[in-house]
Amino acid sequence: MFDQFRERFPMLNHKWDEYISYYNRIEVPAKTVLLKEGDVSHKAFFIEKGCLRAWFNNNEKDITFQFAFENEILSGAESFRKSIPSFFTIETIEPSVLHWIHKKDLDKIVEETSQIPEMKDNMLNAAFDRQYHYMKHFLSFIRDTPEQRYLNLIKESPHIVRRVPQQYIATYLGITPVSLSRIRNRLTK
Amino acid sequence: MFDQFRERFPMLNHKWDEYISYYNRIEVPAKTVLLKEGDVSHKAFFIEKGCLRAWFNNNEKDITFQFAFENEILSGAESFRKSIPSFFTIETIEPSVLHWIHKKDLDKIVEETSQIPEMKDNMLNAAFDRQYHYMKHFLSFIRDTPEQRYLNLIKESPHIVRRVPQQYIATYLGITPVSLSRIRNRLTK
DNA sequence: GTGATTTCTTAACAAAAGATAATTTGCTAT
DNA sequence: ATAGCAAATTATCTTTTGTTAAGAAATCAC
Repeated sequence: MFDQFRERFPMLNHKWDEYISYYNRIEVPAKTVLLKEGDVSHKAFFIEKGCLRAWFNNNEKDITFQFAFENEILSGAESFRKSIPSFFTIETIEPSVLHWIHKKDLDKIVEETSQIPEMKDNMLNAAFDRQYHYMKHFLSFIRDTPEQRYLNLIKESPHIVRRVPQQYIATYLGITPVSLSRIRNRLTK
Repeated sequence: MFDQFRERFPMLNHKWDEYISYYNRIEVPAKTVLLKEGDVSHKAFFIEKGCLRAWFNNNEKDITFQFAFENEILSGAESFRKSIPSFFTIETIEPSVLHWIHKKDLDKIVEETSQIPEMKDNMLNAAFDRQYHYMKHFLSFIRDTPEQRYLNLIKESPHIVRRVPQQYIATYLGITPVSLSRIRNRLTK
């Protein structure tokens, strides 16, 4: 875990063991709620094994807008960053092995490591990349039909199509599960 | 211009005059192309007066995905940051007064001011905020019907509805101009 | 102001999506 | 293995959008 960071920032090597000790390993079954809509997010989750989804309630139906898999980190985003209520829920899709860290510990690490300018550059680049990712994702909604979006997803993120139940994929694509089923039916012909 | 920066970072006061001298004031008519799809973006534009749109070609039709108004800055984004070809065009909607700066000059300013940690924090926060903005915008595409998106736009960004021609707003909402006209018609009843 | 051009609206039809409900398939726990 | 439950498919009907084309309204240039 965190090997890529050790390599990139060897000057912090003596500190990494301390930092890693802040993380708590947990094993949870599928459909476990890790953050509830309306609560303040205090934890960030690193996924060792399994997958998660972020969703929010809209007219009594849930809409999934993000998935996360192995080696990815998921938190309450704005809720985690600013300690405000989260507008979405985080839940496991598969039984998962996670490592969570408390915000106050992560803040301490960020505080200490920010002495190193490369660390901030690193965060800045990550922020830009995420921004670009959202932009591209958003553009596909303007540009493509639901059918094209589904075909894109198969091509660009086959792991999502493989591992995530269809109903979640449907709302992720901005359509109903019934409509996605029809699209799939059309495509086989 | 840049008064908010002067106030926030007074320690750079003696440098601001130099920095501002890098900016070039231009007045351009409506429908002026400032960056062409496929070209590398070397300039960032600060808008003193007027408004711009960013659009890309999709099946012989143009799709607008961003607007910018007074006191906002617009550049080729990834194209500007990484010196790669831009996938979109930047064009004036109204006759505009702009101040552009060359990337190499801006890089120099960023380089110098990054000695100040607050400056980087500032950029990091701005990046997070922009990311959040894209996310919210993207979520409205998953969550809302085109009609609701239009109503949202009237409520959240009335200046866009007021100043931007309808055909651009239509593609910004992910629908055809004909469909937006029908929605407007429906709403008056 | 007037003619020309662009933008917006309206109409007609085809294609696709939403809603609801019934049926089938697949998974889980015992 | 099978009963029970959740997920996916299919069917029917309504609503909305896309497409194309024609007409009305607004804007621009001279």
